Amino acid sequence: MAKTPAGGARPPRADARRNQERILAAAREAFTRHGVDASLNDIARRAGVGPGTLYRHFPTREALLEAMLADRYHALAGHARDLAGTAPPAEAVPRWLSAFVRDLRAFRGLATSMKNALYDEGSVLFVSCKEMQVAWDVLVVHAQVAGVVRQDASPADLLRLAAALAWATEDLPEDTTEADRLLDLMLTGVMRG
Amino acid sequence: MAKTPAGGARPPRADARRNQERILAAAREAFTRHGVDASLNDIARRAGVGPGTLYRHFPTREALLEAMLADRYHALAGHARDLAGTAPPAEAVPRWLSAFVRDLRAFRGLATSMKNALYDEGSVLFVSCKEMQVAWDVLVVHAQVAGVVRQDASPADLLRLAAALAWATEDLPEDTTEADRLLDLMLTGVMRG
DNA sequence: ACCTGAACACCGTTCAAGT
DNA sequence: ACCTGAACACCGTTCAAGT
Repeated sequence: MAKTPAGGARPPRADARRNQERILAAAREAFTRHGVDASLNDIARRAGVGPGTLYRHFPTREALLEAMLADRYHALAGHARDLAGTAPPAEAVPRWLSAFVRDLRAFRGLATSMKNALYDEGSVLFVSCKEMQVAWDVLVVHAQVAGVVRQDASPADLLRLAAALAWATEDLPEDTTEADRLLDLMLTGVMRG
Repeated sequence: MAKTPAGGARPPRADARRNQERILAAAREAFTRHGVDASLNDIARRAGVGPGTLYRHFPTREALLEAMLADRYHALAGHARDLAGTAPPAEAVPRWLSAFVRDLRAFRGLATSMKNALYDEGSVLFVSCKEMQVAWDVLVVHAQVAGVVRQDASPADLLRLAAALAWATEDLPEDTTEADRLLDLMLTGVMRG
């Protein structure tokens, strides 16, 4: 029994754990430099492992991405809950969306991965950011009840529009304010009258 | 002199002209089916030519795309001029943007090509849609003078936002109305008060 | 249990050789 | 003047062979 604990995964072998960490570090650097379409063979090479080892730990590119982003999504969920408790909805919604867009601009192509996830509930990435989605839903519904967000703009709509803004600005310098300017256009509306 | 007319290109050889047409037809089908990242080798194969012949006629993927889209951009330019003369700005702007988004949804990945073009004035695609951009500029400025479009929303902003909507909806069925719904959110604004 | 790395079927792109 | 197609350096992915 001590050797096969019911329902529990054995602790990973030391070399496996080390490889996993090295792969993640190499992937983070490659994605930052070349975007989420960076070569997986190259990542394995730089991590000092064979391609098979990378695939053993992360069966798909999306799984690799998810492992790198789980923390961020968890933090965004916390941020949404904080804002719900401390800021008026009219401020909370734009502020959270701005943070979400900023995070989606971390790697080129990340907005596209997020879009795919938002349209596919079975995807690893969708599941991974579910906590965030729930917290965001609450925040938006509050804002709708308060009358500051249109009823026909769903929380998912806003996530998709934010992803679209991240996509539109993903090749601009990291410190650009263009994303926030376009976000303002979108939230307050382009047309008058 | 008759054999080397000053400044004029000789009429293309018959086989060259035929190959060009076959390549364009194959590319149109491949882009429709697989998106703008479709395999160029495969397109050459289906057109019945060697890869070198494809590259001779279209040195880059963008050049191939441009040849397929030039007509469409010309038509969109005409559409913008028509609307400027016949419809009130408050209707003309949303109607043209809707048509632009529809065209950008013709192939998967086309919105991304357009985004790249809009940020690179030297690109083949940027030059190719210049007539369209000029006509659109006129339409938007009219709308701004009439007070129906914000002064701080430039014509280029609106093209980028429209491309972003096409990107956000590019994997949805061709006949979806989702793009128009999101366009309305963007134009009239998500937030109230 | 985990890792290695050769192997496979692709890809974009080039360029010598043909006609 | 134009075309061919082999060739090069990649890519993602798999899997037999090792330890």
